[in-house]
Amino acid sequence: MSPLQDHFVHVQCGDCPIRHRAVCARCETDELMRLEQIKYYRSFQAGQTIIWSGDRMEFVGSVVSGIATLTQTMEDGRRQMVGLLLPSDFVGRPGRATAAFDVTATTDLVMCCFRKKPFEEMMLSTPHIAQRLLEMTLDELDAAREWMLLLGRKTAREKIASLIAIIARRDAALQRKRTPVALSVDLPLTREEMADYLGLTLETVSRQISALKRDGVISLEGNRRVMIADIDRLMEEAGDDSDGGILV
Amino acid sequence: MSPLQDHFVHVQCGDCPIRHRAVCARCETDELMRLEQIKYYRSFQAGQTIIWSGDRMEFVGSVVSGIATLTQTMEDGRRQMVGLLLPSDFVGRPGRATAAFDVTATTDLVMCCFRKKPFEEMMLSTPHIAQRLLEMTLDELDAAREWMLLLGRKTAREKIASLIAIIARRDAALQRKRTPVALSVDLPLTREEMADYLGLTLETVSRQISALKRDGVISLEGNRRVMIADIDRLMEEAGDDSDGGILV
DNA sequence: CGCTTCGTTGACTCTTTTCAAATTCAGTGG
DNA sequence: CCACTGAATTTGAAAAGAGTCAACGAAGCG
Repeated sequence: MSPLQDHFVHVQCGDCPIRHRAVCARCETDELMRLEQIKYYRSFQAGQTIIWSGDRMEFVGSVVSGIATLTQTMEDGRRQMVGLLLPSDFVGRPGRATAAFDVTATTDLVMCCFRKKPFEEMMLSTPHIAQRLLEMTLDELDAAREWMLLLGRKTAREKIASLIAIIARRDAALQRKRTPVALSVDLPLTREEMADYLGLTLETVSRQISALKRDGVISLEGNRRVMIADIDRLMEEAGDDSDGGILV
Repeated sequence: MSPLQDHFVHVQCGDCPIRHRAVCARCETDELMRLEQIKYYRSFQAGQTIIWSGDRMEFVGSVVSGIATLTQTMEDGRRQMVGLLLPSDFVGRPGRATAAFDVTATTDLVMCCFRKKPFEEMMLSTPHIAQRLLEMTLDELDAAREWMLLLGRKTAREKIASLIAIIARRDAALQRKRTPVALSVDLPLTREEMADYLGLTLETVSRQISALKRDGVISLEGNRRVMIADIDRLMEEAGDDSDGGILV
């Protein structure tokens, strides 16, 4: 279909931007060489669905660039985002035949893919991969549990403040900047996607963003860029007891 | 303190009721023997806190009998359950020094514990343990994501119906009964604990249970035992598209 | 320039929460 | 066995927060 569907040039793992955070992070040179042989790149356009829930999973892989979401939809159309995948995040579930959630590219996106079978075999022979995957999965589980607190107990205002803080933290982590957190953050999501992340309607998202702006906690530069006026205030509004401690 | 604090008699792993579901499920006889040497039992009374969020984690382990919860609490007291641990479920996070959530026994409970350090070392030398732990963690992550849909998008009535269905499924799984699902289920939680699970208040929980009863979807036998009048109806009320398919 | 998508705002509705009181239940000691 | 006590649960009435429906404005694109 689109030119973006075509496979990308093959990048050497050593030069890969996510080399030290992805599932391959702990691999030695020789292990990397074996991965190199079974990997391939795939690109997706913004809006394109990567995997449908219920589909047979042919591959697993890592997000190299761009952003993807994991979502669940009820028959009547209510939708909840259950994962936000940034570069280095892993997609797929070794040991399961079909996908449990929809995976969608929300921006143009490049994935480093492995056919599922060879990857599973390699996991058995390469403890470094399984170890790293376990570590990443445990981290995701912790993140999911924080997210559950947000969904179950936070007010709309706290949800918005939390989302901004989460995104600020995550992309500070990605850029390996240990700076307390950027003063301005790009929201990679539409209002509707934020609503799906937060368990709100898009109208409520819009209203609460306006309210935080009105109250001087943030300011906007266009619709997508948020300037964080007062980071401590934002953390306070987010209602997290874990103080503004940096990162993941 | 209490007599229950004392260590239990040492049960042979071969006779352990959770032998085939817990983190040791894939272990061979010799691997089991090594686990046997480092394990010890601990008992907790109903209501007792097993681990406080932020505490140094000295041990990890499996729930052998009884029920525990993972919860998060905000400064102002709002509380969200983020894990419900039944027999065979794993407690603790290898590779992390401090606990991220409170773990509490909601019934009298027995755990099979391993000091964290020896267990971590054993994970490195015993792929079967790491493999099983990865599998269990991925399952928990999937469960957490279903839970997120519940918290973010379901109505109070759907939440209650879902909870009853989830508990029915989980203890059918535990008893290895492949029967479609018991006709009656014991709710191992108080109304308040259910509320913390579902992101509701206890009053709303009570009201919705009454409503389901009034509408003939369930009936109660005492406060804790639910008779499921019509399982298909219950699944429908729960709003899950995944049809009443059995188990985990 | 018109079209479509995205975002904001307003008015009103409705579900769930909050606050308060009544009721049931389980365990204790008489 | 029964009355008593405190915890758990149910129920009611009022309030609040978020949702729904609808209109309007802004930005990107052919």
